Amino acid sequence: MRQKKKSEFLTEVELEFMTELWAIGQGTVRDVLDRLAPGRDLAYTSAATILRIMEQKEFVTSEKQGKTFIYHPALAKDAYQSKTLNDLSNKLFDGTPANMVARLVNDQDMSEQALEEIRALLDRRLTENDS
Amino acid sequence: MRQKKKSEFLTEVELEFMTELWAIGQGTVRDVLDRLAPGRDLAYTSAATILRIMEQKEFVTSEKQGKTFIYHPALAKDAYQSKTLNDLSNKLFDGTPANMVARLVNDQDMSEQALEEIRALLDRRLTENDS
DNA sequence: TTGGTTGTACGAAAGTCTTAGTATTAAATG
DNA sequence: CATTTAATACTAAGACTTTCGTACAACCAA
Repeated sequence: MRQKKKSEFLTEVELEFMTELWAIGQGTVRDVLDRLAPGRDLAYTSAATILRIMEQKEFVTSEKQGKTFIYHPALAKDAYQSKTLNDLSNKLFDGTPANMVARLVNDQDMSEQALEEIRALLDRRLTENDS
Repeated sequence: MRQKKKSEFLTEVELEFMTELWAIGQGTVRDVLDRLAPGRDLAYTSAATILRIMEQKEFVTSEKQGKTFIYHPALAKDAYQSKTLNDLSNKLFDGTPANMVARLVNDQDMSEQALEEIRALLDRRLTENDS
């Protein structure tokens, strides 16, 4: 017997849509569709289907205004970022987030300023814990 | 006309397999199968199929020894980690890897030691650049 | 030699994902 | 009111993923 699976993660296209919803806070099918990348040529009905499925999966909620649905993220971007990083850390970095940071800091070309900001963040974090 | 897609990313199960290949350097179907998590109950033929597909996708190469294939990763773990982080940064962190580190440092319950290691890493990185 | 063991090759079933068409309903406009 | 417009509901096709069974070949032991 096959499990329901119910992955708590967004698929590729769902993330694309959710990113726009996060950006605008809420929106209709039309709103989201209009914000997709220029080259992206997606039928209106496809977009509607995707949002309907996202509601089934409880990634968004909807509220009807007149005959139109307005969709809201049911999950904050922050929270989803954390969940995703946690998953990635477990699956590809031996469950050690520090490994992830190491790889990031070594590979991505982060500006010196970005690096310093992060260090400041760490300092703050470490002194908090010392209290 | 549909594109070939050829996603350069491993699927869930492929990552599971690749993780073991990375750990042991190389191995047969049996080697990998034996290393999977205890609860994981996968038929030998399934494992063989997965590795064969991974070879088609060029994630691994194989070399025949007697009647048995020995599989080798065609992609270093480091490189795959980088690729994955880069992709995630673009899709979920506005293309700003520093956002990713910030979220990690704020959310995950990293030990104080881990945090200090990361700070040390940053210090090293920053002084390098100063030279 | 003959049968059991171990391996590869192939095919297929079931599930999910992505996309879009058709049908229907509601709103707006002349 | 009649017709065009815009939205939702449903269905389905095609691709990919995951899993395993069947068929077949090679090897080894009694």
